[in-house]
Formats: sequence, C-alpha cells, structure tokens
Amino acid sequence: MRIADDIWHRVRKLREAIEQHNYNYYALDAPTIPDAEYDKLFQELQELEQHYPQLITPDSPTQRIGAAPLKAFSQIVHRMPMLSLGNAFKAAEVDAFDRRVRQTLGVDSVEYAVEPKFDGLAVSLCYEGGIFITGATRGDGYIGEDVTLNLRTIRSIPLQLQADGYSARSPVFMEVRGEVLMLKADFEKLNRQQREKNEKEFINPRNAAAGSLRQLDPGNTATRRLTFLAYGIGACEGGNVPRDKHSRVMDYLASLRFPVARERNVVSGATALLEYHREIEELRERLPYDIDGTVYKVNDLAQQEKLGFVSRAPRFAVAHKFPAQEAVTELLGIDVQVGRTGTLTPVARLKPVFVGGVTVTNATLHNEDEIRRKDVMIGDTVAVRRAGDVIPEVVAVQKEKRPPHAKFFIMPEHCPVCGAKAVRLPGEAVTRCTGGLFCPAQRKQAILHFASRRAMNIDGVGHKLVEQLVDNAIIRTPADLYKLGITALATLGRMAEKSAGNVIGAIQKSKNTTLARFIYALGIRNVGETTAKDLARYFGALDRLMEADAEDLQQVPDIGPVVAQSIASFFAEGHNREVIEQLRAGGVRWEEGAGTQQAKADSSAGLSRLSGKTFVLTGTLMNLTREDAREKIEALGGKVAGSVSKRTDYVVAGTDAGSKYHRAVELGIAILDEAGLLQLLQDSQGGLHSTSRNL
DNA sequence: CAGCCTCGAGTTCT
DNA sequence: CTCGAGGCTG
Repeated sequence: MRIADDIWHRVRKLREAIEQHNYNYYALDAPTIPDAEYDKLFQELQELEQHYPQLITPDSPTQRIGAAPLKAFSQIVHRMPMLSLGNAFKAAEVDAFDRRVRQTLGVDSVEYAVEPKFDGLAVSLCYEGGIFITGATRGDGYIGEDVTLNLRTIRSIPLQLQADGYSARSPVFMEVRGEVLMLKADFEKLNRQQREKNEKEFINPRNAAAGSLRQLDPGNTATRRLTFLAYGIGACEGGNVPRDKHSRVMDYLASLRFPVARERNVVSGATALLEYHREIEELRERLPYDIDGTVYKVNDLAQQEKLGFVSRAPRFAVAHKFPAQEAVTELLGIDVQVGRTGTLTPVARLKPVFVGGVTVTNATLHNEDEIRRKDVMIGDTVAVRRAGDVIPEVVAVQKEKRPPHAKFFIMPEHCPVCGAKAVRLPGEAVTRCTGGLFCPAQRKQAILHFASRRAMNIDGVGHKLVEQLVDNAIIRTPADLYKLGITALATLGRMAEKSAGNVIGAIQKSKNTTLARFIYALGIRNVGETTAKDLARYFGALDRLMEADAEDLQQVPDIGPVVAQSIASFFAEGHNREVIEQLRAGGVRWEEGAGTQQAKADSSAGLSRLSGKTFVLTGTLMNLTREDAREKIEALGGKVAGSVSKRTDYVVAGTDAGSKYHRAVELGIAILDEAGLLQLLQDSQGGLHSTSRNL
C-alpha cells in the first residue's frame, strides 16, 4: 500500500517536534510546551505508526522502548578504552598536578577545561553515520556490557544526530562518552512510587540509576526516568569534530544536542582550579543531580597528547573529589576473620550507620598495628567513611567519648575457627593461623577460590553451599567436588533437585580447563592469575612445574626467591600432591605443551620468531583491544611487559601513546604501529594457518 | 639501594 | 579500591 505524502510528512513533523521537545526538556531544561501537549503529539505519532507500520523506523521516538526482555547482556569492546581518572582530595594535590603538567609541557600557565564530576554510571554511545547504534557500560574500561536497549529509553540521548553548526555531515563513527544518572527530583518521585507499591526503596540516585540501567527488560528501564550528560568523545572518524580544544569538543557535542553540564568552564592556573572547585561545592546542594567533585582537563588537545598516560590514567586530567562524607557511630565489637591464606583480620562491628549512600555495619581494621595506630578500643565512638567511595573505613576515634568500660583489643593467640596457634612473623604486619587446611575456614576459602570465576569457573558453588558441604563433612578438598553425586547434594535438603543438577553440570563442565587456570585454582600463596599464566607458559606441563626446585623456578621472568619458595613448598607437601592426583583422576584435564623453556631453545630453528621477545603495548589500538593483542603475541610465544626497558624488543604504539613511546625512542627500541604488529604476527606464524584478522 | 611498577590478597554491600 | 610486598631498573 502506498502512503500518502501528507501522512509521511506529518509523521516526520511529529518526530521532529517530539525530539525538539525532548531536547528542550532534557538537555536545556527549558520546556516550551506543557506535558499534556507533548503526550498528545506522542500519541498521535503512535497511532499513525500503528496504522502504517511500514513507517516505523528505529530512530522514531516511539521506538525507544519496544524490544523484548533480554536473558543476559552481551559484551561490547570499546574502540578507545574508557580509562579512570587520578584523584586529588586536597589543594596541595591539585597544585602538584598543575605543577607536573606545567613542567612536562615546559610552560608557565596551563588552560584547563573544568566541569562537575557527575555521580552516575559512565557509558559509551556509538554512533555510525549519525545513528545511535550501540551503547555500553564502562565495564573494566576495555569491555563493557551492551545496554543499548536500555539507553534507547533515555530521552536525552539523541537517536539520530542533527546537522550542526560545524558540519552538515555526521562523523562516520563516533563514541560519545558520558554519564547516566537520575536527577534528584526523579529519584524522590521514584522512591515515593516504590513506597506506595510497598516495594523496596533505592538508597541514592546513583544506585537507582545503576539498577535501572541494568534491567534486562527495557520496559522496566523506561518507567524510570534517567538522564544522560556527555563529557567527551572516544574513538571517532570523519565529521568535523574539533581537534584543537576539549572545550570546543564539548561545544560541538552540545551543538549535536547532547546534554552537557551547564557549569562547565575554562580557567587557567591552579588558583583558578581551586576557586572553581569552591564555587561548585557551594552550588552542590542546588544542582539537580548528585556530583562527587570536579574534573580538570588540560584544554589543549595537542598538550593532552604530549602528556599521555600513566598506566591506566591520563596525565592530563584529574578528578578533584569532595571529602568523603563521614558519620559517627559506636564500635560494638571486633571480630576476627580467617582468610584463604590463614590471615587473621580484625573487623569492626559497628552500630549501623548511613554513610556515603549505604548503611555500614562492618569495617575492616586490617591488622593489629592498624588498631594500635588508630588507638581503637571496643566501645569507642568512631568516625566512619567510605574510602575510595566503596570500602568502609574507621577514620578516627573520639577519645573524649571513650567510656570507662572500653575494652582493649588483643589479637588472639589461637585461630578463632580451628584453634591452631596463630603466629605473627617478625617484620610482618599480619598474624596467620597455622592450621593450614586442617582449619575449616581456610579449607572453605580454598574451595571457594578453586571454584571462582577466574579459576575453575564453577557456577553455583558459592559461599553458602561450600559452608554446608564442608560443615557436613561431605567434601574436604576441591577434588571432592568431582566425586559429588546428586544424592549427596540432596541430603542437604534445602536444594531443589533441579538446582542440584545445575551444580553437578557446572562441575562437570569445569573439567575442561587450561593449565594456567588450574595452577591459579590451586591457591598457592603469592601465585595469582598473572603468575599462574607465567608458570603455565614457561613450563607448559604440570609435571615439569611440580618437579622444579626453587632455583629452576627463579628462571621464570618475574619470579624471585620468595615466590619460588612458596611454589616449591606447595608442591613439596604430600597432601597437595595427593589432591592434584585426585583431581586428574577425577577427570580434570587441560592441554599441555612444550613451554617456552624449550621453545626458547628452538626459536632459532624458526618455530616462531616471537618466542622470547618482549613487547610493550602503549596507546590505543584501533582494531584490537590490548587483550587481543596480548593473546596473539603470547600465542606465538612472545611476552607482553608493562613498561619499557632496554630488554624490550618491540614497543607497539597506538594513538595517544605516551611516556612509553618516548622512552622507546630514547632507548632506540623498535617501534611498531598496529599494522606493523599485525604484519609481524602474520609473518611469525610460519606454517600455521593464518587466523582471521578480525577487522 | 632507592624508586617504580605490577601483582596478590583482603574487603563491603547490593 | 587500596595496601603491602616482590621484582626489576637505573
């Protein structure tokens, strides 16, 4: 059926009007028509589209909601990583930041783009040819969760970019970086509704926003009013995106109708930064959204590039945080917890107190020294804050309020769980239970670690189940997991047959693993994920690792006498060897190889040009994530190190390469760009089939 | 031998 | 996320 031009025209008009009103309302905070009027336009559009479904396009405002619920979020790789910012809390730290920047750039004064630091969830929005395609959470900075459908329901996110004052044509590709948050007013409204429905209230706008964005059913997200605020651009191709100043990039984003902070500004010098911070702090209460500080970025993009990055944070920007909010409460007692390696950790039990958005009841006291340093006694009145915004911490004791019956804490001489002697070695801060695996606490933790995601990755074997299995003497070691039958699980009563079946299934599935995961899963002291990988790569086979003495072990890069000794002692223990035997007999298996130990010798035979070569990755790669690049290099026998030294063979420099690049130049080390790396990888594959380039 | 960087381990709450 | 410690570099 052909659609009359006037209907087509009307639909287009309606869409434009609705997006314009969305923009006025959400980005400018200046609606020009009453809500009822807006609803009428929306309804008319919906009716027309219902009537003529062929008119529906994904960028229609009616299509913001509409997809069916998901089962799980899939992953999205950020083209340019979403790094975190360094923090400053005090004026002196801001001064130091400015001084460093000036020194590196060799100038007297630096211009900064400044803005409030929104307290929400960082997301990255991908636009292709001006159309909103996908959006993802920050995740680990490299890979995030695909929350496109939920983001589409946020009306301040443009589904299609308008032509703008800079360019009539949209960038071919653009990642827009910003924060999803809930306005204070919308948060109050949501909680009122939750209260009326007798459902749980949210603790703060940030949690409400996070909960809403992580809904699997976009329909749910749509009922919560979320807002987006842009603060920058990630990877980008084409279009007339400004390349000179960050402030111009922000103006550009605003011209594309992205909401940006109205309080943004450009200032010069450290004094002006502190002045801005003070102004924003004064404004804080009156802002429509929560913030947790201010952000300062070197405005000149060429200067930004010159400053580069240190490990995971840019050197050209810093987050100046407001002091963490503190609350005062009572310390009711100090419990002692036993960790996987037998560490005894004193934990403060607090009278519940609301601080930094959550109710805190526990706070770690780390160790005995820490308790002495802070002079904490049971019964004290203490100030508590959430350090780094997450982990609660006892800041100080109000000694004038100390009651006469306050009790001095003494670290127990015996493990509170198994009763074995607790020892504190000279020079060490921690006290450890000597019960080893006879201590049920350590045994439980060891099994939990074995099953954890990064180790054997057994779903469903969590805290509670392990507790029950060990307490009821159903299992004693990780190897016993593989002997579990469905009937054994059923004796626990609580567990339905189906979920028991799931657990058994997950255990079976975990039998196929890798040597690196297996080594990590063993829980050898001082051997984490990275060291486990190093060991697996070097030895290639478990037996060779088990036979190695401390001296052999120190041949492995990054392993010194301490770690070597931990490993050797672990395998010297008959009990550990027995568990490993049982695991193998129980069907746990992995692929073994020659290891680089041997590969090093035959690299001259041309097996792989990369064996024994050390790479350092820096900057952002376009078509590979660092993880990909790392895997590919390692697959061919190369090693990826963190920092450049004269022992480095190649530095792979992406865009925004920083200090490592400069160091490589200084040291005269071969520098590859991404294409060069891919070429090298391909050439080095020799007789192997070339893998798909994945471009 | 000092300083830098990376890794391991422990921790809270939803 | 943060701290402490181990390992490497200069």
